[in-house]
Amino acid sequence: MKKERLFLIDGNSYCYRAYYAIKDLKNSKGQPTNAVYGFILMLKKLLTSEKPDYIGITFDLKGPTFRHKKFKEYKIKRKPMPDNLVSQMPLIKEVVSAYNIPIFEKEGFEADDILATAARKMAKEGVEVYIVTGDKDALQLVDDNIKIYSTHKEGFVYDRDAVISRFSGLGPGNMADLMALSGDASDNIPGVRGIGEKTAIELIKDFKNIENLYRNLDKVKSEARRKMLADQEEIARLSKQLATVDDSVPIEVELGSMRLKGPDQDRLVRIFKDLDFKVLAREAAPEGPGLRSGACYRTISDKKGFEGFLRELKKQKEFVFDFETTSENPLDAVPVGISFCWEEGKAYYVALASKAPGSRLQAEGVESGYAFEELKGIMEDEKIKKIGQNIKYEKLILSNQGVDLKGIEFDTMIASYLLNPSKFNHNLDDLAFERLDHKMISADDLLGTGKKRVNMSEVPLDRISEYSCEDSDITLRLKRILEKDLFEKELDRLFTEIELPLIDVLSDMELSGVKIDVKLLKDMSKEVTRELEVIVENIYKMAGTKFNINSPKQLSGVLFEKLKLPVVKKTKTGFSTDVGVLERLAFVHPLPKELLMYRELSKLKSTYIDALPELVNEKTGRLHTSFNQTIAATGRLSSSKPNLQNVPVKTPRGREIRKAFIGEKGNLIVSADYSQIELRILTHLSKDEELLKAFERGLDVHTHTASLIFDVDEKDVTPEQRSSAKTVNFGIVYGISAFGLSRGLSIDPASAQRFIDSYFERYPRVKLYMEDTVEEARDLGYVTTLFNRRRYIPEITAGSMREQQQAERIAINAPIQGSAADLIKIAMINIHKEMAEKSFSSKMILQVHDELVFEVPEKELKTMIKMIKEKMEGAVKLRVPVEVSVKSGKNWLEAE
DNA sequence: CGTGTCGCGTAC
DNA sequence: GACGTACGCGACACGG
Repeated sequence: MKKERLFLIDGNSYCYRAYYAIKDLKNSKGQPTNAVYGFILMLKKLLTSEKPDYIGITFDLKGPTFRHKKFKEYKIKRKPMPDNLVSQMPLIKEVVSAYNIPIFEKEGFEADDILATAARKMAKEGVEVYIVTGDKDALQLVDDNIKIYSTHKEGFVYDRDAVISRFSGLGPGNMADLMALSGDASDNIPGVRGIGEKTAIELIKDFKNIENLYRNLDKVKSEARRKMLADQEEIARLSKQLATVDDSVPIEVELGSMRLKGPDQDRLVRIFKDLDFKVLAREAAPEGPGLRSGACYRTISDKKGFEGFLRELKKQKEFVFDFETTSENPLDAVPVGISFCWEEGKAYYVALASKAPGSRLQAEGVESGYAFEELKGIMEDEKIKKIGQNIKYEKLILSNQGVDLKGIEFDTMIASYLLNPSKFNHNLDDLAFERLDHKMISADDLLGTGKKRVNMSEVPLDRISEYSCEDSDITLRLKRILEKDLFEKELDRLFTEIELPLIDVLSDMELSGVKIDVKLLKDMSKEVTRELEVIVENIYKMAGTKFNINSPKQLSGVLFEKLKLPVVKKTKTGFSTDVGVLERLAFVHPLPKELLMYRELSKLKSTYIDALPELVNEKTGRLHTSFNQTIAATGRLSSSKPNLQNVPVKTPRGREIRKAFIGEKGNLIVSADYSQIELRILTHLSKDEELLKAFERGLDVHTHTASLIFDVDEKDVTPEQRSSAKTVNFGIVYGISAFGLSRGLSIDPASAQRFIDSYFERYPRVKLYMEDTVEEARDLGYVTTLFNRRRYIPEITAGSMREQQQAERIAINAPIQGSAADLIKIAMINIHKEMAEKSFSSKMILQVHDELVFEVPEKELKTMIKMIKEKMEGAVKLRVPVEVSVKSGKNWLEAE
């Protein structure tokens, strides 16, 4: 029978390795977690690949050992453990303990010696001992029952033969003498300077050990070598003492205690969550139904059952519902089923069916058209409150079925976002695990992944029912928790008065979409293709070779190696070839200019001209973006698929694309944008007299700033001065730094600093406001907007110097950008409401942070322009006037 | 062949 | 290493 195996881990060796293997990892509170993470990965790997029968870990405790005393005598300094590793040691031990692995440590004794003691004791008890370490000195312990499992060589096992072959014939018994001569940097053993491993091996082969060597020093042939040995005899003898492990540490080691048992799962999950190790936490959590056990989920798949269900549903004042559909894109989605929940642990799944030929729905279920007819009254009843996770999606699905969802009372995704807008995502899965310790059935399990992934309509009824009911059930449970949190953090008004009403606005905007002149874009594409062909040929000619111009790597090769142009800037992975670099290189070579033209045109082509027509919806013939309400950390919206918030405007060629954004026949495009909204908000927040004055008098704020910082009359401000002042004004809003401004203005940081100084001298309250905001962020850990939107910035106290500075800029920018977002959201809600009340045919179609775009029938133009301006300017009363300019035209370009 | 990261560029 | 916030393209490296 095979011997059972004991793995004894050199904890400190493991920690160091983990610490250096993984860079820059910290949790949301700013604690470094790289070593803990690496340690866990290594431990897990060992457990799964080796499946030990027994396991134990040793650690060094701080405090002097006999080696320390020796070191002190010889003034050999041991490098202290890095602070960022020291702080992680307790966490690592906590993890080990949660794994139910015994820790061996003893003050005054090193891990090496404890390992030696434990290994030899346990070997006698008849187990095969593996010492897991990267340290060489453990090799001396190798014998028939003790082996070294090297972390250095990724699991390589040193038995006696391996040692002998590695050290050209020397065995474990020679290791201390070997190290005494050749030294070992990682173990901090000095050795004899001038003697390396090769020489040391020779010497030990000849003389066996250093005691014998020194007795017979005259027999060493090389004179130089003899001298070195003689001069450093003391060091050599000390090194041997240091390299010899002590196997008589008075420590209790008992085999039984090391028998591997499973971890304490709950404790492990708690620790992992705390460290933000999401994947590890999920893995560690117990499998099984969790909250579903004891839950009662029912499937409704016939008319009779549905009627009974409806009678119950109609009695409810509020409920959660959730669609299962065939697509994530609501405009293409066919509803497959709906789950409902109004009592925790109890949910219903209504399977939808269709007998229509060509339908993707299964035959079993409630006829889809009939179901929506019956549900319409409930869904459109404002007094019956609806709860959901990303309920905008359900609203869009319903809208496709001719149902206008009303009475939205809660959205768990948005609630989670308001509670921490910096959080990476607000998925139901993650919320459930974080807030309820519950592992949801994963969509990947349900649908499969990759090529084998199937559609919701292909999932067996019992499985989709349980999956969907769980979603609704969990959503309801989360709602109860999140609403409490919102209230406690005074986010409830922002939630109910701004974010929830905005759902209706955004879903209408997404449904409307925007009409695109596809023909115009196709023609542009042909034209641009022709131009690009010419440019590409020119580039190849100038470069003297064909290459992939889109590849920064290949381009670097051409520019900096083939043509030997000067390197201006580096990136993490090589030489930068960005606009700034190419513009500078254009002075010394004609190729960069051609590259700039190539870049501009190919960007326009790939990102807009060719991409936009692809996304035009077949049914509506229009382009429907998604407005994401829970992405931007400041409270802004974002737009995706496609992103219509970054359509070019700055360059003439780019602007052309806006010509393709048109209205239906008889409709105009109206664009309304806030003038200097962020600077006005800064003025409002800071109450700076000079800025207040400038806005009250209706001055051009950039010109005014220029006159102040350049100390000239406003009428004498040159365009260059105004432009510089504009850059400074932008910089201020972004949380200015001399470095950043210097780049923006292409000047040196010292001159940029002088601009900043004179800016603050002229606008002293702005400076004060910034200082106060940063201080508040340090005190509270977060900053807020006009409407109490929060952004947490833990790095402002926990981060490194660089991170703290970054955090300060975030602290300054977030309230300004975020308040502007609050403001335009309010305007959107008010305009939307007015359009509904007055039955306008006009549609709000786009939002671009400080701009709203509408499609307006000609006959509504005048009233709409007036209304839009009023509502936008009047959204919030600030200490400064709010100005909006409204323009109209056949297309977005004309309306700019 | 799909997925994640990087460099880059577009907007406000 | 770079003044804030986003999204998305093409290239490329990586892991099956």
